[in-house]
Amino acid sequence: MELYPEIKTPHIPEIEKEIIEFWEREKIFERSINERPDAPAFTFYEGPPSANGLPGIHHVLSRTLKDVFCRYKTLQGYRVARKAGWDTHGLPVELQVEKELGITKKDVGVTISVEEYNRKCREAVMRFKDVWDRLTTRMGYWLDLENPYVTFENDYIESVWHLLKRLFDKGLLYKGYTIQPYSPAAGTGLSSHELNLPGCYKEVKDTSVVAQFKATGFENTYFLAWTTTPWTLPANAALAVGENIDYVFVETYNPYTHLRGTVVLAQALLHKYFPAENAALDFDAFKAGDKKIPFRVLKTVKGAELVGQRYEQLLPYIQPEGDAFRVIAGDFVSTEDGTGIVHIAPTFGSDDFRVAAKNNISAVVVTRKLENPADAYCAKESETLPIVDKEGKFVPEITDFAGRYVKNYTDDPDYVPVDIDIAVKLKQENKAFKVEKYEHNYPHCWRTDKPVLYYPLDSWFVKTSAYRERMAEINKTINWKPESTGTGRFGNWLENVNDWNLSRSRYWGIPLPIWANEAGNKFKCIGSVEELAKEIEYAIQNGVADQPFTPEGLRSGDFDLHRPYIDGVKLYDPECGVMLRQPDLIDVWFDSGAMPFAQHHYPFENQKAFQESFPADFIAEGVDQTRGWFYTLHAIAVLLEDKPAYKNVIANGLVLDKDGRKMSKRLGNAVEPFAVMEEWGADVLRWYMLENVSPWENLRFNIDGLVETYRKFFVTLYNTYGFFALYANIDGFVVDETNVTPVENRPGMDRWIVSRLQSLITHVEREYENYEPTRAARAVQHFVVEELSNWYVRLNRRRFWKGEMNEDKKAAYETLYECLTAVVRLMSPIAPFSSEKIYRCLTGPIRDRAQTSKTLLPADSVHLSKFPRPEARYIDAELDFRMEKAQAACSLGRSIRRKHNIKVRIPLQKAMLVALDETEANAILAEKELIMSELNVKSVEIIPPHFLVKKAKPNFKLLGKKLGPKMKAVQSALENLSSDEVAAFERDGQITLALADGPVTLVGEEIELTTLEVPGLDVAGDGKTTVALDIAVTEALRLEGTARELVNRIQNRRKDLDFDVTDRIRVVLSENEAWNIAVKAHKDFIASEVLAVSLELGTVTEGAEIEIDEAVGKLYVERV
RNA sequence: GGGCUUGUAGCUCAGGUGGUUAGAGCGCAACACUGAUAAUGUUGAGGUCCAUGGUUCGAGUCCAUGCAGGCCCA
Repeated sequence: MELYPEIKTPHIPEIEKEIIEFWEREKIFERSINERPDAPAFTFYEGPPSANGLPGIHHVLSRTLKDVFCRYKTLQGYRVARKAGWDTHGLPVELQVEKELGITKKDVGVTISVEEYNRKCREAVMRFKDVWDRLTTRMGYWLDLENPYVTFENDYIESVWHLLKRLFDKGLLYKGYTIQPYSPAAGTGLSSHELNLPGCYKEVKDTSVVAQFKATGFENTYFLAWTTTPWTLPANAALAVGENIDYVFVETYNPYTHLRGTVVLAQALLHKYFPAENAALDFDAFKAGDKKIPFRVLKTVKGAELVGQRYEQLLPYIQPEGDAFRVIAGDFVSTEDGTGIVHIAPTFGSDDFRVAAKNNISAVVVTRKLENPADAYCAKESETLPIVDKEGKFVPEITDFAGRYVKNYTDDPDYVPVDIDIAVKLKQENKAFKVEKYEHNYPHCWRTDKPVLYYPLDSWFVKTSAYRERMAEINKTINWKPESTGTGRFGNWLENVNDWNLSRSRYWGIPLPIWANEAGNKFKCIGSVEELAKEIEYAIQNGVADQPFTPEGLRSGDFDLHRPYIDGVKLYDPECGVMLRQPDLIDVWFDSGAMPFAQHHYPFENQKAFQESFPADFIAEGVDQTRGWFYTLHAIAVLLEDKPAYKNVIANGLVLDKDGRKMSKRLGNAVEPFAVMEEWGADVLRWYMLENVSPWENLRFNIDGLVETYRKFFVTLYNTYGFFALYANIDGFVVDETNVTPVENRPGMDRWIVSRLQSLITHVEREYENYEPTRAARAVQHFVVEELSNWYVRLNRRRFWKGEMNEDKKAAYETLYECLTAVVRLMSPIAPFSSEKIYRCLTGPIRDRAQTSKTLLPADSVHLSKFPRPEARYIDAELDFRMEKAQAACSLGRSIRRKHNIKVRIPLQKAMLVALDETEANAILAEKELIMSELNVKSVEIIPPHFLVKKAKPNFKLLGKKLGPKMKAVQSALENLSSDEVAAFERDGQITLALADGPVTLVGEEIELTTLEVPGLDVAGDGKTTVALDIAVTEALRLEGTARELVNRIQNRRKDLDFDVTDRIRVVLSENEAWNIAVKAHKDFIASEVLAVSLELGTVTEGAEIEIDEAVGKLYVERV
């Protein structure tokens, strides 16, 4: 009867599919949560992916991590609910839709209605949901996919509104006009954490210009100011200098126009533009085209003296209304690069904006009548705009460059950088002093890959800066893995955090629930659908009709809170009359950061569920989320709840290709997760990714390494199970929990592996608790491969296959069974499929009984079982030491055999082991049998210590402090001691060394006696263990060796003929003087080894060729 | 330019609080083993522990500076 299914050379993907079916059929995941309503909760938050792109291999890494700790905590008895979620709003979706429709942002509301546009977005966003769900299922990531939270649903939006309203009521939402990163290609401002997304900063080459601004207070004199954005020069309104910086007036020629004049720049930067040797040149000898331009420093002044000087507008396209074109003081001015004079364009830089406002400098702007008042932030007729419009084009007033993009925003292949044309114009007009290419890092929009502009925008902000310290303080209570991400990357960022810009001027997202009066100075924030209904009711009562929603409709659930509907809602205020909605959407990062609240539709429903699940015990995402989701969760939680949002967090690293390069579609080095799982299995992938490097390090994904994991770990594990199954089936072994051999009554080998197992359980539990999955995986793998398989099973094979069932055999089965059932539970969080498979195979025969008697392993699934409890009383340090000693002895003994070329099949007379004391001697003798069989020797003897030659070494740790500089002299003195002197020390326990600078007395443990030799014997040692072998091969030993060779050949033949392990055979062997005597002498031995009923020497006509030490013959084997 | 991080064998990685001869697996080579065989054992080759300075009797380990890679920011 097959109690335990046999699994030959496991094809893991097939097994996994069978397990997935089993889980679904038996609802194992649901049961792991629902069957323990009273268990303590362990809360996990799923960071919502966006389903409008395909999942990659890096998603498998972070999702494996998430899964591991949820499964682990489940084994520890916790109730681990985990809700899936979808991030559905935002720019990626909008851009994808625009691309598919072949439109841009400015077409929305023109060629396509907002309604239609948003419907397309809603469709597009879940496009790959199926693929994501398939990945989740296939990789064994347990998550409640049936009831996910979805950020575009009304309930979710309502919860977000509630949070916004709470912020508003606390005075933490405000409207401001600032210079912000803005993406013309995407048509929206970007938050600072969006600029922190990977790959945003790129090395680019721009045209930089040192422009000449003609001073009005000096004769023929120009201020030099440097910029890497020449397109901002038409907006120049001021020049900034450092008050304490020294500036020089330099007479020279312009390199382009060759006109003579005086230029002003920082003294520290003089020689960047004027090589010192040119000071000697003759002014009169200069002619146009000369490479070397003469110069002469006329005077030096402090920056403070320049403040207040005026200059002519550089590019006078537009006249500002107020005062401009002055030299002002700026604290940010340095002499690191440029000229020490900074060009100020108030509309295109945040420093510029600030310093201009402070000095009452007017910006260069144009005024426009508003065509579409709905696009304004409040009802008004006109607005001022910078000289570049929101698409990134110069306004018509900049006549020479009107309509030209300041950067290549449209992927036009013929795009000519406007910067270059501006530079040319400046050169011609004697307004440029130097033009060159300049390479620098510049931020780019994360979706469009286009350079960002700094641009003036009206926006709503969350006043996160007010909570800087509190956020940093609360962050200290969070357990970060790795710690440095929490203290460094995240902690440093919190300490310098700026206000969070919430506004996005797009269409597909959560609308900002704020309404404003016409003057734009009174606001109302709506915090729920019911509140909205009431306000609409109130507005209608006051004559504000024409509403997109009716109060009844809102209360019955028939509505959509998105644009464009919400835009039409008009509220009423008794003092200011009609209020219109602020047209902004909110930053999508707020959506996901709100998920602890909004996933439960808190506070409108599930108040208890929220309370119980906040803050989360654990979250995990990629390190790129540090300033993304990790931050937004933290900010919202601290501002509103004064608590962390999560207690433990793993920030995992990147998945790179095998050469350490980033994976990308362009390089073609991306690894397709489904393909890997189809070929090798999800378990192998999961195990490989976690076992290889700690998750927070970057993983170099190498398929060879993954294959190694399969062969090394998984095949070994399945083989070990297979070995158990093979013999347990033959013997009909079923563990009987009422009659298990007590561990203390089992043989040493069993007690040893049980002892190792207890240490393993303790170790693995500790590592999981510390969120160190890599250490846990490595510990399990080492135990399975080295200790269980290569040592315990290999050495105990005979106990399983020899003879009838007896106490010893039973103990062996029980021991191996215990090890396997424990191992599968330890590894199940990481490798949920194979552990399940083996668990089910092992526990199948006892499950019914176990469930009735509620004893040993009743669970239907390894994931419903309990994490093993370590039994400290079975940990036996002495036994561990004994086995370590024996392993070392066997290893060393084999190296001696190898040195003398004596095969292990030939028995040797004796092995001799050095024992330093009685404990060691006992340890060796206890494993005598093992050493004898492993080394194939007839006896094991102890060499007493007095036979040894010892060497003395200082104990550096002890003596270092005591001796200090004398250390070296003592070391060499000890090395030169004669063996008699060492022996004397051993006897007396002390020794006095005569050193050059006086005698030194050393006692006891200050000297270590180590290296050992045994005079007259061939020994091998590793420093701790020393072994000698008697290498004389006598005739009798040689015959035994030959007999073993024959056993080997006959066994091979049996196998070739596909005989069953238990088949009895008849053997005939051709005569040969190389083995005739051996056969006669060891007939019984050979016959019993190969299960032969007869063994004869004779003539063999049909049979297999065999060869032993160059003697050839024939072998006939048949089944009886 | 700043923050964080990594640099140890051809490859992937270990190496608490400094202690002498720096380890493992894979790969490579040779030999062996064989009722677990897509295994296993033994041996070997393979290292200026990124560099330079410093602290120390002693540095892969601590400090400083630099170089190179990665991530995040200005």
